[in-house]
Amino acid sequence: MNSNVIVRAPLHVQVAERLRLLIDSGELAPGTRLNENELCQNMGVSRTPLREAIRSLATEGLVELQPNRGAIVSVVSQDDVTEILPIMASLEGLGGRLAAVHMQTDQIKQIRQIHNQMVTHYQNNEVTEYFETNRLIHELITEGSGNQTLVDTINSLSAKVRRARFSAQMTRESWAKAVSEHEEMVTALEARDPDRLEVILIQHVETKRTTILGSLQRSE
Amino acid sequence: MNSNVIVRAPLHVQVAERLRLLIDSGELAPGTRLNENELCQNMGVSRTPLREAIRSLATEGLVELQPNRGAIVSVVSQDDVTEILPIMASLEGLGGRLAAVHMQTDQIKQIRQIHNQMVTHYQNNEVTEYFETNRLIHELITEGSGNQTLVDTINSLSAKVRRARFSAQMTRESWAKAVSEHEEMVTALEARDPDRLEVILIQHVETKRTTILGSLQRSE
DNA sequence: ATAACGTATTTTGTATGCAATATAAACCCG
DNA sequence: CGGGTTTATATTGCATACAAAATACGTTAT
Repeated sequence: MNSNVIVRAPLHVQVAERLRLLIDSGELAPGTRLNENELCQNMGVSRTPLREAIRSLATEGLVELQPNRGAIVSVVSQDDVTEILPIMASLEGLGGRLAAVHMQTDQIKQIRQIHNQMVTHYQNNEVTEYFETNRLIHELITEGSGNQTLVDTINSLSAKVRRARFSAQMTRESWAKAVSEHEEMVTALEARDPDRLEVILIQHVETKRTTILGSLQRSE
Repeated sequence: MNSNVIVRAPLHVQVAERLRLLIDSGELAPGTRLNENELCQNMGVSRTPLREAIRSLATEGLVELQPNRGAIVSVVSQDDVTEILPIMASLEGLGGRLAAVHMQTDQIKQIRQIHNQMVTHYQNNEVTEYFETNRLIHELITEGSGNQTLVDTINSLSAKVRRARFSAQMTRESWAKAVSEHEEMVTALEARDPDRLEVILIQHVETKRTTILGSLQRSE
């Protein structure tokens, strides 16, 4: 009786993960055609699991299927982002409201710590580290809702917005605003004030929206 | 130059649609194992497109993959529904808020008509027709938001709740409440009052939640 | 030179075949 | 007769092979 069974994930799942990574990192840029033979050779798998993976990514919305012409990495347009952000706002707001009630006190303390780190990164102008801690805080709050479906839904939307990669184009002003909103967020969380936290989170996404649209304006 | 090209959907897409129908109708009940050979013979296709379709449904969450053991129709638990409903509330609320601003006046008139039909079905105790018109109204309002991502997100969540099929267990009382809330909904829409419509929609889903949980209690 | 046509090549879509894993059945031994 | 082991069968996973469609290319005619 051996319970140390090695359950390696099916190939198509591994391939899907790898593709997701390639798309997320920008190595496969939006609009790129996915050539099956090429990818097969590259990954050392046959076309069957590769195609199954591509179908999965298609239902996730990461790639777009063109009948008889294969798949391309889906392009996230400005309109898409404009559609997604209000939804994220609602959902993050809901997540916060639930988190304010459900989270353990020590979890909230942990968020305060990470928040302090984030502020330091802001002061030191460490952009990458700032975004990473920022993302982590949002993730922890959402997870603090205790609602896994909510987490999944937000993640899938968030992935698309992130893929548009505007974030780097933050102005000093909007950055400061974002940080001060985060301060309010953590305070509301510590006070376990669901209504307040919800309002702040919704406002926070609104700030993000103007930032993104602003940077889109400038880059046109 | 012939523009009347017949673009028949790829097989795996057709198969996915058919499977979705079978699952939605309950013909493939939750927990059922999907036997590939059986389904292939049934549908007259080979295993390749069938498997691709199954992978798609898996990422949609309609089926669950069990490595080396195929796929089963995913079961929607009470916990799942408890998780999903608050999300639906937020999203339908958002949809209503946007619809109150974006919808054309004649579209609102159409909703009023359908609403009147729904009330008639309620009075005549025509359950099936009631649910159908009810669903249609919610769908039209959501679509009236003009936010396709929102529509898709709500639909995918809604499908899961519907699959749990509790709805038939409505009490006379909760049914009456639902109808009166619908009356308020249409009124708020005609008044183009986004805040009010949002509140009503959120409240409406809350009513649904208690109805469902109530019927779950009784059926245990 | 360029536009249009037809052919060659590439690429995707589907079917089939083989290997690996899981399930079911038969068998043996206590 | 029952528990456990072996053997057989069925089912999934992956790879390959063939068919159909799309793209690329070259040729011809204007």
